[in-house]
Amino acid sequence: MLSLKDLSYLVALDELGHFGKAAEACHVTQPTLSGQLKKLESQLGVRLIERGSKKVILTHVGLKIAQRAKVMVLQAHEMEEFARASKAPLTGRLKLAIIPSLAP
Amino acid sequence: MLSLKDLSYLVALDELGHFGKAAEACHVTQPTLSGQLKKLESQLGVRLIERGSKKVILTHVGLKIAQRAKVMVLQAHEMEEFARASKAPLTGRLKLAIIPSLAP
DNA sequence: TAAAAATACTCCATAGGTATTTTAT
DNA sequence: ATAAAATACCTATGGAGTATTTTTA
Repeated sequence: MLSLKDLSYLVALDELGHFGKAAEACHVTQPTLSGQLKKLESQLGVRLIERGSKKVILTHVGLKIAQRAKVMVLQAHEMEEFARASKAPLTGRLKLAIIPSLAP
Repeated sequence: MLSLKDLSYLVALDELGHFGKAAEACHVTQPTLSGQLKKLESQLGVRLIERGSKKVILTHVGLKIAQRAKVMVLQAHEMEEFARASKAPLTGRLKLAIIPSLAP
């Protein structure tokens, strides 16, 4: 099954255009990111990255997949945020109450 | 990071209302599904399943999360489908040609 | 030749399984 | 009493790291 983590690697590569930088941004090493993207390509059965060119560039399908991936990764973050928010419904109010220096 | 597989377990449980059936639908065993959902709850920091009731029922947040999860799992399938379609652009046409019984 | 990506391998964290116990009808 | 979920424990797959070897600009 597709992994959100792998999809986030593709998004990072698309945005940074560099395996090393993308890996750093994802807090993994370059070989790890490289290997997982290779796995993703085989899972989807399509080439995502254009090899043998001067710059790291995604294929046409690669770009489309990256777009969709970006949406899904964002939704995952929103889900986490939603869960966090549902835990502490009074946070907004409390913030006003627990900062003494704000009281006139 | 959240896993699409775990999210699909939650969707299955929501739809089938039964750990065993959900596990079967996901091609895993009941303890595996049970354990992964427990992990998901700890990742999100919220209780997703109402325990100690007569029927398997999701909490309020659990239902909301399951809704979002369903969308994301669907998008993953659409992504796979998109990749498949981009490999064989003539599939649609061919389908009409290879089913003899549909010809009047 | 100097950088960046790909390979080769090693390791270990954890997803998943089997066996069993606990908990609710 | 019985079906279903939780727990305990074990195994093995694969995600991630280090070291090294291609590439290509």
